[in-house]
Amino acid sequence: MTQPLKPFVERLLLRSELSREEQDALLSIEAPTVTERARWDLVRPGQKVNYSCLVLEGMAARAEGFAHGGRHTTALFLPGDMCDLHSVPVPIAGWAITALTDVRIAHVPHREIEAVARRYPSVAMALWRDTVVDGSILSKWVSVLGSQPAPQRLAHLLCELGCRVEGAKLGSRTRFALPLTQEQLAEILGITAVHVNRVFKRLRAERLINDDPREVEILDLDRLLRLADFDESYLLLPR
Amino acid sequence: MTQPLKPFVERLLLRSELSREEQDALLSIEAPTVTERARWDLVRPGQKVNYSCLVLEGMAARAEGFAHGGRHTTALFLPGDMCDLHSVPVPIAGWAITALTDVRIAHVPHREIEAVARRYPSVAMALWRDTVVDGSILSKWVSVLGSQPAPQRLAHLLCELGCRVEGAKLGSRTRFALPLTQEQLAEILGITAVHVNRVFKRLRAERLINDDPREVEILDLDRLLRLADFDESYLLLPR
DNA sequence: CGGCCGCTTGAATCAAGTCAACATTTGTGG
DNA sequence: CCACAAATGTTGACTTGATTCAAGCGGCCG
Repeated sequence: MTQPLKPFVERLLLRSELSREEQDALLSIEAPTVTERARWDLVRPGQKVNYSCLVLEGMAARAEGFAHGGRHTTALFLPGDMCDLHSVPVPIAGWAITALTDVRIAHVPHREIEAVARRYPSVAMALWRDTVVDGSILSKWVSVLGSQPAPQRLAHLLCELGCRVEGAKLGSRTRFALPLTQEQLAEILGITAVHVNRVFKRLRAERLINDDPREVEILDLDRLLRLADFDESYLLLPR
Repeated sequence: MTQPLKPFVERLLLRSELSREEQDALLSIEAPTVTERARWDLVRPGQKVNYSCLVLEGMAARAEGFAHGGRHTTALFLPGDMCDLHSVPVPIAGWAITALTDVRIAHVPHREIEAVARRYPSVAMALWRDTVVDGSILSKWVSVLGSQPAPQRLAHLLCELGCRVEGAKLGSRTRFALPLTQEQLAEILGITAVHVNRVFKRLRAERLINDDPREVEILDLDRLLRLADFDESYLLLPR
């Protein structure tokens, strides 16, 4: 009775209503857990997968690769996030899933997820809705990367992470762990690591944030929200 | 017996198997059609919607707005594309849906889509899969906007549109209508209209493309694919 | 026919990238 | 617990891709 899907069901319940029976159907799924070191690829692009990766501890990312070796991160996953629910309807990975820190991951079999979704239409809707939230975040990232300069990009990312961390009850919106290197942040923000450094320096100088090595403190949330033009509604978190 | 959902069902069948009965259930949905002029917002951000917009003719876009008036386009929709299937599980629009050209649109009631999805689990999977494809394109756009300079961005967009146009049987991969202004392309590519112009000029000078006003001809697809580092697998079109 | 919208081009400016050096932290084996 | 190596963070000087501003062109529509 370990219920490895517990954190995921709680994540779903933030945005979907599920009956006790529907929750239990998900919770009864067995999923082996593994631990991996930072930088390890949990899934490689092109790989045929028959399970989805649920983050239990640590931080993971979705990364698109380029022929000439570069990478770009297109999603961040916190504990409770299912990295690649996408692979249930589309079981060939189109991207890499990478451990950004040391992680503990549950491998949840597609067969079981799909069986529960087919049996309980509301579960199917909840999973679909979860995919929509992922798409909503991606759409926002497209607009921010496409139209905003570096300080706004970082500010937006910090606002988003604050909200998501708080929504997942992993910390406060104004103070949370950010265990990423500037190199990793650069791959998210679409700028160089050197520039990440300079932008952090600016936000610090303007007394918007403090960044102790692996933790961020937002000193003036209002101004940071305004700088980022941040409106959290796209995260679909309950009020 | 008009079957407004016909083009959408054909789009679904590119990536999902549906029984005759399942197809008929979708095809029997009635949907009023409307026509709108270019630049009209079919859906405004924050709007509560109880229908999804299916493009029948013309081209539409998803656009994220900024407080200071700017916009960024985060998706393009061709005839047969359902613009905001997202709104079935999440009925508050988080973005605008805009007509890029004059369009004919079917308003498909959520209630009916959801009823069919609840009755037929394979339809639910097909709709979910369609949302995954949208997310897959978004993820690709994030990586291209985040990491690639302007010529590569344009090249990638042209390759993607070629594939999608061909997949939808609306034209050929190397020659298709592109009825967008440079201003509209600028909002997609995350560069200024002036720069769009210069980049087109460069691709023309390198004999990669011809762009008659509202049509593109790809002269050297191989080189364009290589320039864009384009791999069509993310579109999940059948081989 | 005239006005407007979209396209085109040039010159000046600016944000971010590149390259390079150095400082600091982390991690590891002796 | 120290010593060293490797990884990460910091800063400066220079270059470059893209923006901005401005002007002129061309075709389409009322």
